[in-house]
Amino acid sequence: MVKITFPDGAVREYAEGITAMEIAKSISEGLAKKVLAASVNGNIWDATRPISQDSSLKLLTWNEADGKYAFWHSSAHLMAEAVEATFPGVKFWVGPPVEKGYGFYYDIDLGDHKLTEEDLTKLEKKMSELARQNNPYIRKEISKADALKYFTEKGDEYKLDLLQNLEDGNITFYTQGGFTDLCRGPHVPGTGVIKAIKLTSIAGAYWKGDEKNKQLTRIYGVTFPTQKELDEYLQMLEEAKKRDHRKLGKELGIYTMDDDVGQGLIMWLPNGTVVIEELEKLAKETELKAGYKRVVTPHIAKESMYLTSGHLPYYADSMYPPMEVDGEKYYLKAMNCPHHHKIFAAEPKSYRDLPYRLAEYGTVYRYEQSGELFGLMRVRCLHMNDAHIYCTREQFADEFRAVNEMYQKYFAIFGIEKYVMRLSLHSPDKLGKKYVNEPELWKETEEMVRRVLIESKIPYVEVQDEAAFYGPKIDVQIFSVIGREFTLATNQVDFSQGASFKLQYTTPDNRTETPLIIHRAPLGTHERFIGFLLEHYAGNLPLWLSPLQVKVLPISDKFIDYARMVLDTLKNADIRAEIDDRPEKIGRKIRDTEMAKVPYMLIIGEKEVNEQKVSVRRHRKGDLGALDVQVFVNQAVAEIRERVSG
RNA sequence: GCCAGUGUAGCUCAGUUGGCCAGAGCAGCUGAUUUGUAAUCAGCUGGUCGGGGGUUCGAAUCCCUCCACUGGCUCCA
Repeated sequence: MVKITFPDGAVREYAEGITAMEIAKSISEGLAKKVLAASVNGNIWDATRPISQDSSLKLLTWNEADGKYAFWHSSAHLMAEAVEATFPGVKFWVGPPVEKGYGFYYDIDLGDHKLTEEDLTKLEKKMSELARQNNPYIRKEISKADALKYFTEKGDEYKLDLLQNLEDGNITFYTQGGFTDLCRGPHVPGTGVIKAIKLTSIAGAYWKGDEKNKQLTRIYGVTFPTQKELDEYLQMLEEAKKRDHRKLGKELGIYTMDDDVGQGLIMWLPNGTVVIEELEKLAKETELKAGYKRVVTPHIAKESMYLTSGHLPYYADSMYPPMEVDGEKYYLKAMNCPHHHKIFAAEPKSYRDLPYRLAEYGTVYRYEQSGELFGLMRVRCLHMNDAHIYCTREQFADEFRAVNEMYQKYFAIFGIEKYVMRLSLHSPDKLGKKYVNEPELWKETEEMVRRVLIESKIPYVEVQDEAAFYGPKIDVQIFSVIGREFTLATNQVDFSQGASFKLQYTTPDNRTETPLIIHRAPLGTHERFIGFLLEHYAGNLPLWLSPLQVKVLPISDKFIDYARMVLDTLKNADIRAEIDDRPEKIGRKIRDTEMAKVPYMLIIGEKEVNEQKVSVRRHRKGDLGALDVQVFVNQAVAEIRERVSG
């Protein structure tokens, strides 16, 4: 007998070799139908796998993330079965659930066959057919020799490659219907639970994620236990598209692009420019208070500077090719730091000048691969909320902490809550290649940064091999509405460029030292930040950021004179306001203004003129009643000044 | 850069077994309407069907090529 402990603490005894599925059935048939997998002593298992010792047990259904994981993992096998049945002789790499998000994929070598959209429809049908057969997923432990034999006979070199890294005695096969795969599982009990199937896209994916390798065909799909859930999922995708920054950016007149201008080159329209200027105002106010000095630097520089900075060997692929002028090569700048270092070096510095903080909304150009460009989030000309802080080792922790506090302050203003702080570390095996070869400095500065994060009690995750070439960094990761991850903001340590540029300051005991440098961009770039904000606010920008803040809506032209007076009052209070003097009905004017997402509407008719008031309507909230003009102006000005969010 | 898909008016989209001057709604313009919290009515304007080349008596529709965008891969603020 084995003792099974349930999540509620109850303990029951069962015959040795009982399965989670049998236990579920003993509780209720209804429950058993929902069980997808089981957590046995914290390990995720097949519900049909025998339990041979005392265990804690949690039954996993669609409601648990691990249940979904098994469901989609099994769906990938089902898709593979359909692919193999349809295109015999294909070879399989791996087919996991999508890491963050919904569904699964499988990377497949289809030989000469080019997969089309029609094939997807065919495969969906085949999958449904196989699912209806409700074939069990059968787990089998297999020796490495037998596994090698199986895939050698099948001629699947990808699976043989996988097997090489696996230890004998630790290898399992799963078979459902006519398809057998090397897999550690777990899987759902049978294909019958997969009721709703949608294959979503075809993509190329380099084998092992290395662009030097062959590109396999990746098929993405998503499945659900019911058609209703699939429909809801597709509906959700439609909703997400509505708040895509590319759609909103067009609708709200934020930015445009043009074939003649070039890929990834954003032109900010008047509305977008207002948002930019408000963000810069915020940055300038904040940085002034924090002791930064502002500078302006050119957009190009000679090759020699980027050789000094060390960017050219590490970063050349991401820079526009140089132009030749007077026999010299000039590069469009891809970063502002070298220019700032030159400003630091322009005059001798003493320890009394430190920390020396230089800020610039710098325009930089990056030659991103064409396939990587994405709306405002990934572009080739960007405007960075950049600054460089030159400080002593003793000052470093305080400076780094102050930058983190600046982030927190900004994020509070924008109501940004969903993000991941990532401590990005180097990878020791890439020293001298991707990272400057200073093992000791890496160790020291990574520890410094980690300590600041711990002391500040900021939750974070550590990630290897994501550092800048000159030092570790903290990245703020956010997700676009379609689920793509981006670094919104960054705070970087640089222990390398100070020496490269021979930057020095005089110490109190009259020696010379090289400063540490902090690169920071808490508001990231205008492009990515505004792209993010549009999605974050679903286009409903807070009053202070709104290109048009107030629209005055006279009910008929009898009241236009008074409405124009109100408009002047608003403008004199530095409120961005317009009047809708078209001969339209008020319902129409309100509708148009609501759709333009203008925060406030002031409606003016006979009553308002007589009482010298305005009727206030708030976007998405409706009628707020009548107010004295001056009272409204005072409220609006306060809302703008305090940068009230939402 | 690679794999796949898409590209028709300012916007959203019809039009593909190749065939009369390429359509609709919204927007815009003109006129009428003078209006109380999400669409007043009528008329009109507007398109090298992404660019170029080819097949054909005839191409938005078929083929080639280039460009851009979209979904991924690689890469990154």
